[in-house]
Amino acid sequence: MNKLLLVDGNSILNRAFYGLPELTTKDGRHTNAVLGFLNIILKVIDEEEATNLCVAFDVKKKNFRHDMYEAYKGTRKPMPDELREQLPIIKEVLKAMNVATVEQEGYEADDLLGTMSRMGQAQGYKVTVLSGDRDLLQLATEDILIRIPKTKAGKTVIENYYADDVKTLYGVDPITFIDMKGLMGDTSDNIPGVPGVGEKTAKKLLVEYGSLDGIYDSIDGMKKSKLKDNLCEFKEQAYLSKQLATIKLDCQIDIDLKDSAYIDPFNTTSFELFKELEFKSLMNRFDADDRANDSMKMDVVLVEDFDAYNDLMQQAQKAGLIGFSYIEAHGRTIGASVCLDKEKAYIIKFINFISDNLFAEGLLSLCKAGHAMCCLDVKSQLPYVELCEDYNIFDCGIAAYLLNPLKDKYEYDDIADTFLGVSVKEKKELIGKKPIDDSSFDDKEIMEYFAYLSVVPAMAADKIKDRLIECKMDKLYTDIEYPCVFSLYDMERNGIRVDKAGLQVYGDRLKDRIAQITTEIYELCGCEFNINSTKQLGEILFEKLGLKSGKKTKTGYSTNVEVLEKIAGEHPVIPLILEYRQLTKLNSTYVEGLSVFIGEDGRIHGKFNQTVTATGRISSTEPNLQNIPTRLPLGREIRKVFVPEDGYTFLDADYSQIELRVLAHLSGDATLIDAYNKDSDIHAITASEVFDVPINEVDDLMRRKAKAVNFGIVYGISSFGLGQDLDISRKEAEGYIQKYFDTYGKVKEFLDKTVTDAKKNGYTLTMFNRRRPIPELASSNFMTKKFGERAAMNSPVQGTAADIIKIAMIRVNKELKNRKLKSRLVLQIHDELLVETHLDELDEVKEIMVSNMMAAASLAVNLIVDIHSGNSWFEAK
DNA sequence: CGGGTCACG
DNA sequence: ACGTACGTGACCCGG
Repeated sequence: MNKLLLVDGNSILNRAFYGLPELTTKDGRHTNAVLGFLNIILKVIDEEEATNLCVAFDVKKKNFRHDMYEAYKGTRKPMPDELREQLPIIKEVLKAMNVATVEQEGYEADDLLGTMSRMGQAQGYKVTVLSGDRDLLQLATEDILIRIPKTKAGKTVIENYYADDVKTLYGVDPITFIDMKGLMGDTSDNIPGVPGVGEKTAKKLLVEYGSLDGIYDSIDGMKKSKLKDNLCEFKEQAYLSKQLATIKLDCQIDIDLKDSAYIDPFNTTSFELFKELEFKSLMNRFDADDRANDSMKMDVVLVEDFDAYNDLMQQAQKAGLIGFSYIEAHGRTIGASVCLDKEKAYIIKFINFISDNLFAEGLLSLCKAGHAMCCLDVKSQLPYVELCEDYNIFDCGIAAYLLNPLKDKYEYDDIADTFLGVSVKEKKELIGKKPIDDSSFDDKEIMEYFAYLSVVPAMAADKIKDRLIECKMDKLYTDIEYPCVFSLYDMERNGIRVDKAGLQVYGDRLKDRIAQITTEIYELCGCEFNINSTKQLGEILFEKLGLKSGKKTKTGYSTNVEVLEKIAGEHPVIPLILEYRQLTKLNSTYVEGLSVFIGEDGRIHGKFNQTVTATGRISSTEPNLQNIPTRLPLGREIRKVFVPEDGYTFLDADYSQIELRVLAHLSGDATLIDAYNKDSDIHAITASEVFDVPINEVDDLMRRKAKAVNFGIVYGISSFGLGQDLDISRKEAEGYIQKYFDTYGKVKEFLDKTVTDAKKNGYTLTMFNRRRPIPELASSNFMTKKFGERAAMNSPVQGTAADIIKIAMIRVNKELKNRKLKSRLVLQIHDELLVETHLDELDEVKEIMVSNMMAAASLAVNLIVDIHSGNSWFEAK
């Protein structure tokens, strides 16, 4: 039996649009609705094994039927531009996929679907209708299935309705469902219905009287009530509403269902279109042959004998740009990939005569000769070959990050896609679960992967360089980002010493207390449960113990500190829960979490990532060494186990309020600049201005508030956010902000201009021309756009501060190395550098740190550095 | 694997 | 009408 799937085009497209986050092609066309649409219908086609498919669209505006009721039209929200522009795209996509579509002047999609569903059934099809609109439920019969996709906990589930299911859910059969809508109305569809009648009343009436006619036949016998009055008064409106809600089943449609056969949707035309629309996830639906035609034609040569290797290295000397990458297996190298010219890759297999050392020497001599080289992630190559920042090596990954810091990765397939416009198979697809070892050189797919490692950077490097120059980021790349690679590598290699035994003792202390309070919590709550489970905790606190919940969160009660602190006095268990939270956090994240990273050398060698943040900051992982506790005394104790090696001490230097100083510079606000140059307490000065009192009369509370305002400004202030932070009314917060901007007028001008420029350009810039694209600014969603505005205000400030500390870090590290000092850089925490300093070098290193940090940038205000020494990180901070 | 929570700047 | 401060990462729970 042939199966016909009828799709409500506008409604599914609409659902997909609001269900998926913003998605655009490289040239800025929105595609989220189209992609979501395809995902939904393909899922259903697969499930239904549909043989026939037809998508119905409204012509231009929706609801011709509703135009009959002039008084109620026109309140429908206009379609956002981001969705409107996707209508022609989905139609083009469907055409390319040979999918039948129907739209007809004078009819809504609903009417076309209704009519076709009956046509289909009459012609012997098994009919399914797919729509996001519950109105369509009236089309359900014993044989015709209505399917409605729903988002449940982030996942799309599809609800199925035959006539019986409609009856089960709504208590009325599909035909009566129309009467129900006539009574209830539907504001989103401009159907008025009868005032005062909602779902429950409508259902009750229809169960009792069977239909709208039935109700009015019996109306005289009803006892007097407001409901009866309304029914009488709005009788005409009820019938009109029913008429509006009725989907037509007898439209004159010029379609032959035979033309709806679903045949060959994944063809060369749709392939090209999907490629253009960047629908990567759908590409695997096309034949491997199609994709092969599109993939990069590579020539892969295995080099495994000495003569071939020598030939290669000879040729390399005459080559233009050389792309290279080591091939590693379990932390050691088993070979290398080299590209000297376009799509030709040489895969070197390291064997006795061709050792990794020999290759490293070869690479180094090419570098030393000033040869142009490139690769994807220079830092990952450094364990195997001693490259240095003086060589002419271009890091495509770092550069691609500068051009768009919002991507989640910068691997060869992403680079190929962005800069070469070709899609190449990603690592996972080529390798899967196969291990990388000596036998990999015999595996065609793994060899393809090896080849991309050098071919993609070699082919993309010049294009990426050109883009950097176009965007005026070449200097940022050369002076900051590229040298930064080597500083981060040094830090990773240096690592930081951790007193493992000390950490254990601290952990035991925590665990004792945790065990103690766990018992107490169980006793106070009268039962045992998992305190870590917010779900269980919420039920115990707010249901069993009946405490006031601050509701919140989509999954249940919120139990965060803010909520708990508000009710801390209400029940003795609350303070214990807060303490439990604090202790278990310290134990699991810091004691247990850190100890697994302590290496055989007694040090933690964390990773410092350069291509993660949107603003240009460094991120730290495995473990995160940038969020070691400091704010609370107990947590801060952990810093006592971060210790220097014998004969060394720590020097910790941090910038004083670098972000506010950057703001003073960028805005050029004379009042703020003067305040800083007077070298006084900026929060007190702000308080004095905002609260209009002499500086010596500023009290602690005023200072605290002013400090919050200063922070708020840097974060892209909102009165709500500030109010939240200070626990004051939105109105009061508004007043502070107003006063702040009255005082520092240029700051307001700067923030406004930043947002305006960002809206115009699509990105913000730091002092060193680092870009941060903010696509949210183009959103039609209010919240999303507001978020974009705050991000726009924050990015130049946070970003410029990030640039400055990078410069300082590079210079300090370089100076330590140039002077051949034993002291070494071990951590960077956004505005802070930690150097493990040899006791003999203390004064010299202190001078190096302070002078380089202060001189890293020349601003309208001084950069102030606080520096301390100590025999642990705890002491030095 | 996403959401909630919490550690840092 | 919308429902928040900016930037990160790790751990835990529960589907």
